Amino acid sequence: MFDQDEKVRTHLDVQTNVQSKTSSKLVSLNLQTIKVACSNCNLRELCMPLGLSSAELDRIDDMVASRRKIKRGSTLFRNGERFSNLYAIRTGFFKTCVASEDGRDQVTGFQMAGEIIGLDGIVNDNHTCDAVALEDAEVCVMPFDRIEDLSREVNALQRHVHKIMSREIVRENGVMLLLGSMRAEERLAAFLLNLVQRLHARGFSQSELVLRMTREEIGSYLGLKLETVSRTFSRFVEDGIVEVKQRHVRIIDTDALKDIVNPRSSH
Amino acid sequence: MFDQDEKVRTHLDVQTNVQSKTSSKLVSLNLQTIKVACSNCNLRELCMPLGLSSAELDRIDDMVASRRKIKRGSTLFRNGERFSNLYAIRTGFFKTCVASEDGRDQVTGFQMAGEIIGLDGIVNDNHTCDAVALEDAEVCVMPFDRIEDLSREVNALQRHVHKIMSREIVRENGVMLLLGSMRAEERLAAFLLNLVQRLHARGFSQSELVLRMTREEIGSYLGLKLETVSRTFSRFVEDGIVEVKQRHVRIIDTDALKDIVNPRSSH
DNA sequence: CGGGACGTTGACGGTCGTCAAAATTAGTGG
DNA sequence: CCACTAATTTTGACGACCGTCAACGTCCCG
Repeated sequence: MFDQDEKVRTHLDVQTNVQSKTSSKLVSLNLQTIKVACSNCNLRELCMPLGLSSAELDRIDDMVASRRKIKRGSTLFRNGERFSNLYAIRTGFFKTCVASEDGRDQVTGFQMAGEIIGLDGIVNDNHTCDAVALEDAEVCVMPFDRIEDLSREVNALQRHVHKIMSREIVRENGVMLLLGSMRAEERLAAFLLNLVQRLHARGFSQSELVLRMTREEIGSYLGLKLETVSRTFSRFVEDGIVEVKQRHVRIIDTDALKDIVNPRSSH
Repeated sequence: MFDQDEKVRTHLDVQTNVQSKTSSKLVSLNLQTIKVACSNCNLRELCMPLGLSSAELDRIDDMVASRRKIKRGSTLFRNGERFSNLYAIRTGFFKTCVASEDGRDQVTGFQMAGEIIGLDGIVNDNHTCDAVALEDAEVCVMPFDRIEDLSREVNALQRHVHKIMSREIVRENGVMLLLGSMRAEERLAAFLLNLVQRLHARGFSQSELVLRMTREEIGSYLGLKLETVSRTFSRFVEDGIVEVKQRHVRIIDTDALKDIVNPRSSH
């Protein structure tokens, strides 16, 4: 199915490791447990404001209290746990999900390196969703008190915090549009385009990706059953839009995907 | 259908006017255009932090630059417009909606007195949704720059802004759960319970409400077609759970509604 | 090599969308 | 205040899309 499977695999394996670049670089520069420091983190442009003075950068470094490793399958935080930190994802991949009292649950998002999670906990000082690592991960732990203290003094940080929360609101608006008014094909196409776009912003391929989540998790996020996700993938393959080999996906025809999401633009 | 239709109507008409209490009170205290002031606004506990010193309260008053009246059917802001203010709803009722490029649109929320809208605009300095008044409304205009300035100095305000944004994120998580995993009856039941709960928090009935939006708008919010909304209402009426007369709704059996949303808690 | 998690595919049924028509209400202008 | 038109709502018939149930296939990891 893939022309050169090995090549794809290796390429994709590199993709998965934003961190392999990061941490190995750091380790080679210094030794072992390097001082936690945003100022020399190469994800900085993703999770921190731009254009800080070096004095401000020094202060920002204090924001990260520690790092924490999360093994695949375990949770960073859980619904009901006390909120005290936001987390910046250094490496790895997460899902967040909420549950109704009767057990149904809903994946509310997938998060990757450079993204911030934990914002749900601010309102009631309690987390209202679970954050589960879909692969071994590492996060920067940022006590929210410190963030608030610092953002009173560093305007750019204050603005940045506001933007991050607003971005999440806008993202969720988009998901609501998807869940409320799109059909299965449109949902999956939008999902793939969104994932690949975010990966591309992190330096990866525009056309190849490795799904870190199961069909069931994709389905939950998209409001579909796993069988429907699987079938829709198969249809895309039949139509020559993508190639799928388990969790490895290669997008053959990006425009076709865009047309599916947005029928009008088929000029 | 309603035992005493007139009584219901008058009661409900009172409901619609959070402002009739508010503004008439102010007008009777002073005259005409009273100085914009949160400190003596009776919605303060809804949109402002609690436990401010009187010095802080004075400063908070500066946050509201002006008020603005919006006629039913017209927009407070629109997708693409430049963002510069948040708005606190004083009176009236809004919907916010996003649109995909091919014209489909999705209601992302309904907002009532004391709630804040405009948060979507912060990320890109542009609004990404429309806010439409569903009845004649009045809002407090709060320039976001001022909010940021003030919240650097008034800790309680800073915290409050964060909580408001987080609350919106959590709310949208709930809507995603609804859209992703509930059936029509469950969605409508959850919708009614949510509305009546928010109205109750504003001093209105726990069992009666007037819908400010059309069936189509309800449907858009819930990811259903208007016919399905109408049919589901009819089924609730058949089952004796609610009484419906156009947009007037009386909830007869709250527990039944809760059971529909959350089947597990049946008994 | 074997077990378990994950993914695919088929057959069938239910929920909800679509189309259509009629009823009721709201809004407008005379 | 009434008449008239537009908008909204209700209801029915039918069909499509997706969920359910089931069986089988594949991959991963000990």
